[in-house]
Amino acid sequence: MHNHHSLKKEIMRRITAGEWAPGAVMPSETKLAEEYGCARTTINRALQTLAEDGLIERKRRAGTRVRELPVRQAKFNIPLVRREIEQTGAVYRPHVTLRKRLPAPNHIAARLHLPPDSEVLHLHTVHLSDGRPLAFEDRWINIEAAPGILDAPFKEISANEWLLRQTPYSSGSVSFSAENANEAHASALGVAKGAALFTIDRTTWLGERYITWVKIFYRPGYSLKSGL
Amino acid sequence: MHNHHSLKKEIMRRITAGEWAPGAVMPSETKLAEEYGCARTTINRALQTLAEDGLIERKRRAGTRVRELPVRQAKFNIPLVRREIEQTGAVYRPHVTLRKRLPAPNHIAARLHLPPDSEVLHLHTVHLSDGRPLAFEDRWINIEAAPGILDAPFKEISANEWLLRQTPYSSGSVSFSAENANEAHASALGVAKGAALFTIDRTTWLGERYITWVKIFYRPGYSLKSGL
DNA sequence: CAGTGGTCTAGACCACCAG
DNA sequence: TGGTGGTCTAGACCACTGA
Repeated sequence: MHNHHSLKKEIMRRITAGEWAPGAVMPSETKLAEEYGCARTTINRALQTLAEDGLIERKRRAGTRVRELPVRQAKFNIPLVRREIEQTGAVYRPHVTLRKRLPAPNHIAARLHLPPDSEVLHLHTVHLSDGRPLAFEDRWINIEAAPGILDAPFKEISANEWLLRQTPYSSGSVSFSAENANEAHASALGVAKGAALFTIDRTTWLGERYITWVKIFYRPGYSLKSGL
Repeated sequence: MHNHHSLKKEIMRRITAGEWAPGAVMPSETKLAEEYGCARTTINRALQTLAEDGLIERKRRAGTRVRELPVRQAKFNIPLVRREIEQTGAVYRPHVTLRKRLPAPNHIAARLHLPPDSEVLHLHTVHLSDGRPLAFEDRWINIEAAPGILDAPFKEISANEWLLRQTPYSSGSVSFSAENANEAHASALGVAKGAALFTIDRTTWLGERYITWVKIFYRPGYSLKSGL
């Protein structure tokens, strides 16, 4: 019982058992280390992960407190559509229905922080699972940030995956939402107009340079799961 | 430059700069420690957080590798509706439109792992932001797991918050989805039937005991944001 | 079986900040 | 200003597993 994983569990048990009231100060690292007969470093490690998990709050000098209302967090793996599909045992195929090089419309230039009329690549892709559409993707790519994209075939790998391979370690922002299918979505996905589609909206950049903005519309019934 | 935060950044820089190809083995902890002139422990800490972030993959004996396709993760704070609303400066009020104690229907008993016909509390709540509906909540509560719930007023705090205060340190599972508004949703939220609603579906338990299952339907236009 | 990462320890110094 | 958490160090042992 002297490794930080089991100590974490043990301390979590004491918290959930109500040993320290929400908002109350817990014993200091030094005291817990004495109590468990281990090094302070080990306690420190356990408490740090508990703090990351949102169960406790720590401040120098003020000590460690049990959070009044623990922060509820969920970690999601932002899905790579190909993987999602192949994990079900189905065959993945991307089907590009639009591929157009054009000067960026204003709303796209703004999103990608580009000067007006920079060239972008606009793509529509339907992601097929055993030939059946799972998701429709509307993507805008900053050509300057990914020049090779113009020659990519997208027969087996999608634009997303192509970009991921080119600039694997970019950062981004994500948001989830719901939208009614318009004509285009409906025909791409083979569903009725107005159907509720789960959407993932994502902007990606590397350093100062914006790479792509994409919105993915999932077939009705899709859900994204996570642990809490 | 000898603390694990800056070391993490520095190593991340080298990864994103392409110093080690995706899939390639990175130098061992010992070598990096020599190179940076610090203790192996410090390098270890930095690499462990990089592994948590999904940028690298580590195996004993096999060493540390740069991930081919980094895992894209997003951490979301599962919103407490009251906080969401109050953060916008609006006044929060929950409005309970249904509150019924009954034997659990089969699909609820199954979800909450209850013996058939256990008593549950069924609640419908509309979450109001300055009097305007933001979300509709359909909740089932295992009465045995939260007996005091029967007397709770829910005038100012919602059932969710009440439960959170009673059993703050429970765990759970979450999933996100989209649904078309049915009659009930539509009238509760004051939107057209068929509107696309973003939904959060959550099951909560403490140890072996299931506490509640809830589904929240957000007004059209709502989106849940996160960093990547 | 040898080298990797995982972890613990004891001691140390420091930054912070409530009393 | 003293006690808290944050971190580093050097050394140690262990678990795992690929060559």
